[in-house]
Amino acid sequence: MKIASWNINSVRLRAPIVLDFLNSHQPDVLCLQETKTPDEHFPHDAFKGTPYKHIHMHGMKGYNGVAILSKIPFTKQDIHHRACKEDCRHIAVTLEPKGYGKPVTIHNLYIPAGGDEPDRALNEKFDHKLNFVEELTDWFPKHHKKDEAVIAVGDFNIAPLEHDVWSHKQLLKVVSHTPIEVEKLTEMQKAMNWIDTARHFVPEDQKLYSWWSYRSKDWLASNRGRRLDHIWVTPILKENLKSHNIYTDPRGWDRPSDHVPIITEFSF
DNA sequence: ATGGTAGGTACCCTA
Repeated sequence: MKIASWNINSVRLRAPIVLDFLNSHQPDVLCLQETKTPDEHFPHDAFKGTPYKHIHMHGMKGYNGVAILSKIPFTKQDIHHRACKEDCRHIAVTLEPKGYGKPVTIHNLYIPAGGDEPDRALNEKFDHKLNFVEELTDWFPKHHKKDEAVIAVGDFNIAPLEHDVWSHKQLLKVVSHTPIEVEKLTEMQKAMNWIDTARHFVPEDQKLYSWWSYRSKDWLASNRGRRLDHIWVTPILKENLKSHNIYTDPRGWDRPSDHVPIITEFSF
């Protein structure tokens, strides 16, 4: 089974490149963030005639929005509201992959970006971001047993490790890589003993990015990226991990998202 | 230290 995650920054505008990616890589499940559309305007037509018959989503006008497209039917689907808002940032599905024999629950998360000022007293958005992560730290252990097969994916908007950003030193005061955010994300990770599947395969001293700003003149040449997108699994799935890949090509396509898709592959 | 780009929406917000 292959699970993909991609912050698409408008699924209506970029449905054609989503389709290209699905055709090329054939993930069983694709989790999208920043779909930026109410459910009634989701571009269903683009995915007609594909194997992705099962779609769960929660969207709103203009901002945020998450969706899960799947070849495998869902046995359960949920919408979660976080940090006292109903802003379409967390959905989940449960499915039963062939060859595994147990249900697997997949959480699709779009953690708030957090604005520019990394001070929760001065910046409401930063406070909301930290509250959101704190709530997840508390919520996951209460709603899943430690031996359950659970996957958490999405745009976490935090690059936790030194080599998850182009310059650790220059980004210490930049939202996405500040010590307080890293601390909060690490607490969330410890609460379920989540395995960061990218770093399961790639040593921590190697640079890994999944996002490049729209504002840089030449994203590829300057390569000032950050690893904001993650696929985490509970320890029971560790023995089934087969690969993790970051697909940078779509960043160079016409009218790209500023994030690129990632895929974790399992042995079942 | 500053401002740079993109998308959705409605003349500005969020990233």
